[in-house]
Formats: sequence, structure tokens, C-alpha cells
Amino acid sequence: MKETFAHVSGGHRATGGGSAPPAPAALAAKVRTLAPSMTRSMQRVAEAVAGDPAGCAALTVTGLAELTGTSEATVVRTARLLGYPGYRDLRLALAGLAAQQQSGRAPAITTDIAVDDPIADVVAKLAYDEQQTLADTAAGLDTVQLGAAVAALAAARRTDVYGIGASGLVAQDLTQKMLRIGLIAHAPGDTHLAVTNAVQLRAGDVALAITHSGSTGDVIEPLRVAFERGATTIAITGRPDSPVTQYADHVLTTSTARESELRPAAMSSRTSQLLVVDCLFVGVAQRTYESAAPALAASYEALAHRHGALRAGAGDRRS
Amino acid sequence: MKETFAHVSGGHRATGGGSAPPAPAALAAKVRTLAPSMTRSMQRVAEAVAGDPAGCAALTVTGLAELTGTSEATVVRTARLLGYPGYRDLRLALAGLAAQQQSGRAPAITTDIAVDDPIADVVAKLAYDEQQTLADTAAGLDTVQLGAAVAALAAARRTDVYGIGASGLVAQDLTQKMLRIGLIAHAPGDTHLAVTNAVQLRAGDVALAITHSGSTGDVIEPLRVAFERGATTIAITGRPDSPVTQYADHVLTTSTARESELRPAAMSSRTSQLLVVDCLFVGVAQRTYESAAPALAASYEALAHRHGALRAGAGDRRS
DNA sequence: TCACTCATGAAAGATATTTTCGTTTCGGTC
DNA sequence: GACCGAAACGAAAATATCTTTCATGAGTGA
Repeated sequence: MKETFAHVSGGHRATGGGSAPPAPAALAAKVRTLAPSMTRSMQRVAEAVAGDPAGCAALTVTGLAELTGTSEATVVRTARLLGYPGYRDLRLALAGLAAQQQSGRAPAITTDIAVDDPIADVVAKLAYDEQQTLADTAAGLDTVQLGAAVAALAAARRTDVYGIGASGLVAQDLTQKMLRIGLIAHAPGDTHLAVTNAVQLRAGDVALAITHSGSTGDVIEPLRVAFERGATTIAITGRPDSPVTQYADHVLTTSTARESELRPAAMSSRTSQLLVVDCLFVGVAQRTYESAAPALAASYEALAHRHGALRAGAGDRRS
Repeated sequence: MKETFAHVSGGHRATGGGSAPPAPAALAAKVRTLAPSMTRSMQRVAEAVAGDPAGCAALTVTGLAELTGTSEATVVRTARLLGYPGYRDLRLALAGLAAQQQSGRAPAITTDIAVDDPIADVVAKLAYDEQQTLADTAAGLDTVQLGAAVAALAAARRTDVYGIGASGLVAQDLTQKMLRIGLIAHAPGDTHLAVTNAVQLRAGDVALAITHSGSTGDVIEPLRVAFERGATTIAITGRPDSPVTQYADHVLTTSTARESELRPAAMSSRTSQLLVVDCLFVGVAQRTYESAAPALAASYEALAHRHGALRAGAGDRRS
């Protein structure tokens, strides 16, 4: 009679009496616990699995069977013993475990970049450092000063942005963005031009200086001129006590990450400066939304057909 | 006319976008990057996968096909497009991803920046988004392509970097840095100059194009010229299947973050591009360490006295 | 409208996993 | 030392799952 055996085979459920949640990360522990109750070949399999989850996750039943010198059946039996419905699920758990211990290996990237670091490490370290820089900058940013700066920029008749070297690019970035929302901004390319421009400023205008060290003469000079002309002046610098702040109504502080030979200060200061500049931009865009939104749309539209100019195959959808 | 050239030079594209090893956790980013080049049903699958990795990992091909209302074939095709050999491997990666976000922090979904967000929120959201962009970019970068690009740059007689608009600033950033370690690099300011420059390139030289859309004619054109001149060409783009890759020996993919009205795509693509550029720079600096180190020190030295020029005391001698 | 391309799913084909079942091994008993 | 029974084990069949092929229909440009 069938029903007689039914409950017998049905009762073969694994540990837990009905609900056997597959082990998440406690696999190594489970292996150790269950090892004594395992047969020799099963132990070999369990050992391999616990020893190299990532490697085993890449193997098929057959592969793992060969690796451990056993058969597919044994592998499946081991998986069952470990609490999974079959090898497929064990493999899935294995992949998860591998990913976990992979990501847990993060602390290694706090070290400086070395000359012989493999390229993958360089990527990881740089990304990590820049993320850190962003977090630091955001945390250290004075929102009151930022708000004041935004208000000044939004109301300005025109804005001058000064920066040299790497900071010059940030200055241009801000300028480009402000132009996009219909505000008047300039980023003079050299000091003479900057000073010449600065002389034209007056109350209601804004001058913004970007310098990491806060001591770059080429940037301080035009800011000083603007300051003396009565313009509202803003400084973005990593040194809140540096010379440039003397002539700044509002000071926005960027974070200073540790630098090393292969990772010049310019790199992290740029990241930091860009975040500040983005905040300024978004703040200003919010305040001038009525005019900014259509201007943004218009400049987007104007660029759209440039993109299609040389289309070669892949269709680009309007997005 | 054009098409004749197109298919001739198009033969170079063996290394396009699909040669990357399976992505570990950069899946969400990859989905976003590749979504535009997907068909409707594939997008549905990709969406399901990105939206609920854990859930999908528990499904078989058939299950996922049913869930998304498509067929097994489509699921497999999607898996392929995402860079995996087949669904089985995608599923494994999915399990890994699920485990990671399980153990990791909460999803921390960011809402878009709203017009009436207080300035503090703007800072927090921008910082978070940019951090996310960095993580995605780092995870999605093909280190093989990156390594090849680094090797080409380090060995180049000279390097041209093309970029327009926001990408133009990134191009300048790279150029500045390369000059600092004694390498010859140019970032022509406009398309005419760029093409004129490109004509001068030959084998052993490098041309690098930076464009988020991958369809910017002004940037593709000089790269094409350089490509046909026999120079090694590199493209940094957010669209690995875009026209620009036709003329690129090495393609470096930047991540595409979701954009909104107040946060234009240019913002996150810039962050992404800068990370890639930094990686290139550090990689090149490593490879040319013998000459790069003294050059870096020298340029640092040369700038040092500029910083002191306007010392704090208010009295400025130099004018 | 027609020819064409391409996305799509049904079903055939290939792999991987699970089950079955017979053989081997081991420990004990006579 | 021979024999028995139970458990371990693997070969191969059976099944589930994944992949490929191919015909169809939707959409597109001429």
C-alpha cells in the first residue's frame, strides 16, 4: 500500500522539522558541525566546499565530483546533508558566500597606492578614496555659508569664477553649468584677464575663487580686486584659514584627503571642489527654477542634433 | 561614400562591450548602461533582475521567463548581453549580489532632488549619488581594457585627448596630469584643431575620445581620423555600443546614473569619467615611474613659490 | 503596399542534476 | 578464515534545466 510508505519518505525533511532555511554564511560552521556524521567521501566534498567557496561555485556537479575524486551522487548527498534541496542550491549559496567574503575584503584598500599595485587595486583604491573624500566634504560643508553663497549667486547680475590649474577646470565646469541655466558667468583663462574682469564688478555681482591651498596668488589677486569693488566674494578652499579667505564674504571648505606620490592632492581636492560646485549649481537652479528649467531644456535640445550628426548604426533614443 | 569607409575600419571592433568578465556586483549599473541597447522584452527581464536579485536567483530560466512574460530564449539573450555566458552564470552572480546587499547596508534609495529640498538635503543627495556613481564605475570597469589603454598611453610618442563640453574639461584634466609626469599630451579646444592634430598621428601614438553619449560627432570625427592614421585609439563612453566605439581599439565604459531635471546626466558622467581618467593616469604613472616621479616632484617644486607669492600679511610685493 | 530587418517564442537539442540500482567495502559473527 | 548484513559509493538511467535553432510576426523604410 502506498500511503503506508508515504509518511516515511515524506518525513525525510532536513533539520528543523518543516522549515530548513539554507545556511547563509554559516556554511563553514555547518561543515564543521556535520563533519563527524559524514562518510569519508562526503567529508572530502564538504572540505573542498568550505575551503574554496568561490572556486566550487564555478564547478558543476561533475566538476566538483572529479575534483574531490568522488561521484556526482556523493556531491548531491553532501549538499542534502548540509541542508539544501540539492547541489544547485548549494551552489547558489556558495556564490553568495563568495561574494560576501569578497566584499568583506574591503579594508585592504585603505593603504596607499603602490608602484606595483595591479591595475584592479588601483581602481578600487582610487574609487574608495574619492568616495571618502565626497563623504568628508559633504559632512564638513557649512550649509549656512553654502546657502548664503547660493543666494548671492542666484541674485547676481554676473559672476566671475577664478581658478588656476586643476581648480581652473572646476571653475570652467561651474561656468558652463551656470550658462546653461541662463546666468551670466565667466571663468577668465589667465590672471591678467581675471583682474581685468574683476575691475568691472560691483555690488550685486559675485566673484568666486577656487583654490585648494588658499594661497595661490593668481587667484587671490582678482578676488581681492572684486572684494574691494564691492562685489560679493566666495572662496572654495581646503584651508579655511588661508590668505584667500581674507577677501571672501563666504568660505566653503573642501576636505583634504591624504595625498601620496602617486595620488597628488590635486586629485582629491578636485573631487571635493566639484561636489561643492555641484551643490552651488543645484541650489541656484532651485532658486531660479522658473527660468532655469526652460533654459536647461533649451540647451539640451540645442545639443541633441549634434549628437546625431555622425550616427553610424546604433540608434539613439531621445532620453 | 561614407559607408565604404565605415565598414572597412569597422573591422576593429573585436573588443567592443561584451568581452568583460562577468560582473560581480556591478549588475545594477550594467543594466542601466546597457538598457538603451536592449529590446523591450529584454528590458523587462533586465528590470526584474535588477529590481529583485534575490528573488530572481531563486528562479529557473522558465520561471523568470514566465514572471516577465517572455520566453526562455529572451532570458538567455539578456544574460548574454549582460556579459555572462548564459543564464546559469547570471543566476550565480545574482545570488552573490543578493548575499551582498543582504549583509551590506540597507538599500538606501535616494529620491530625486526636488525643487524645494533644503540645501542640506541637496548636499547629502548629491554626495550620495556621486559616491554611487563612483562605486558603479569602479565595479564596471574592464581592467583588461584599462590595462591595455594604460600600456598604450605609457608607450605613446604623443597623446591626443578629445572632448567637448563637460567632457572637454575631463580631457583637459587628463592632459594636465600627463604633462606633469613628462608625457606629451594635447587636448585640442575645438573640432577643427582636433582633426588637424589627428592627421599628424601615426602608429605608436594614442588618441583618446571622451564622450558620454558616444555619439558626439565633434569627438568621433578626430578619433576616426586618428584611427585611420594607425594610432591606437581609446574611447571613454557611457554607451559601449555607440558609434564612437567603431573607431576605438579599447573601450572604457563609464557608468550611467539616473538623471533628473535638477541633476543633469553631465554631472554623474563627469564624475565617472574623472575616475576613469584618474585610473589611467595612475596606471601610466606606475609604468613610467622612473621618469614620472622626478617630473612630478619638479612640477610640484615649480608651483610651490607661486603659492607663497602673496603671503598672508596683506602686503603683496609681486604685482 | 511590398520587401526587409529584427525581435520573439516554440520546440528541438545539449547539459547539468538527481535518482536508481548494483557493486564494493567494512565490521562483525560463527 | 568464511560468511552475512549494512552502509558507502559510483555508473548510468531518468529528469530537470539550460541553450540553440528556426519559423513567425511586428515594425520600418522605400
